[in-house]
Amino acid sequence: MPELPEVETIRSFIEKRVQHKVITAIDVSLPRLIRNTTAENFVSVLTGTTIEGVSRRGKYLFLHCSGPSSVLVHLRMTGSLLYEDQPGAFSGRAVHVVFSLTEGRLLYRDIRTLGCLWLVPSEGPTGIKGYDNLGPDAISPAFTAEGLYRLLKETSRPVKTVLLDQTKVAGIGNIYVDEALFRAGIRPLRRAHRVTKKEAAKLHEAITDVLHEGLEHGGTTIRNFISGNGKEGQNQENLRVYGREGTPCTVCGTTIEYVKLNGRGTHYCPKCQK
DNA sequence: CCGATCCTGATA
DNA sequence: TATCAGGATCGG
Repeated sequence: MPELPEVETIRSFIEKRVQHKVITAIDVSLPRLIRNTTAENFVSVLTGTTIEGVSRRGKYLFLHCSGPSSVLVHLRMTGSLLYEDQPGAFSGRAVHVVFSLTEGRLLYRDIRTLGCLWLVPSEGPTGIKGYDNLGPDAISPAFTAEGLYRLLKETSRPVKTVLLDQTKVAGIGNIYVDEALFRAGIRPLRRAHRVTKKEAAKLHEAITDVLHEGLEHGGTTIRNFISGNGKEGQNQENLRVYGREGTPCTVCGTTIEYVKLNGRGTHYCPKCQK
């Protein structure tokens, strides 16, 4: 579910509230979510450490703990991290891991339970392939128009497929990719190496814009996304193609089309996008 | 490259 | 009852 803007919305909310607090206890009610060690080991290694900060790369969150081990989290489709002052504010369904802090609690909630938590070294490579192999973060200075043009040039895969490849650029997901391609006037199925340098520059700007707009509006809530405080995002009001199949394009009035690409729903305007 | 897979829940 | 869903990985 969450893409870069949703994950960053969660990160900034929870970091302020969990930073410098000690983990006094951890309750894991769904052990299979801990992917690379036992729940017992996860709990014993982390209990008593202090959360020094929360960082994000792509769609991953990293809880930096004071000991040699820290926590890596991927929310996948329906995961969320929530902070509550009072026990019970979010208790109930779909809360699978609870970090009790010196003050308040950090909850991992996940309806479809596709998300994962890993116990990783606090410094250096994590050993988690998906994380260690991430491309430049899509809102960092490391992601440039020139870099985008170069990585599009090297493949004939559809441009949308490349943008969703987290090893090429990290953080873009199915909603924002369709929105960015619409703004850049490029069809999702266009072969990547057919994108011109000028179009790549426009696409880079479109990606930057849609992600920052998503952030400014607290993320996009279509179904399940809630931030660290349980609030929904507002960016769904700004979507121009995602979920709008069968309705008129806001620019030209042509009916928005829907196709499947790599199993993902794909939305575009057949007139505005070439 | 495509589809199946991990899951639950909402909607058609 | 079937299909679809913000993701990522795996095997054929």
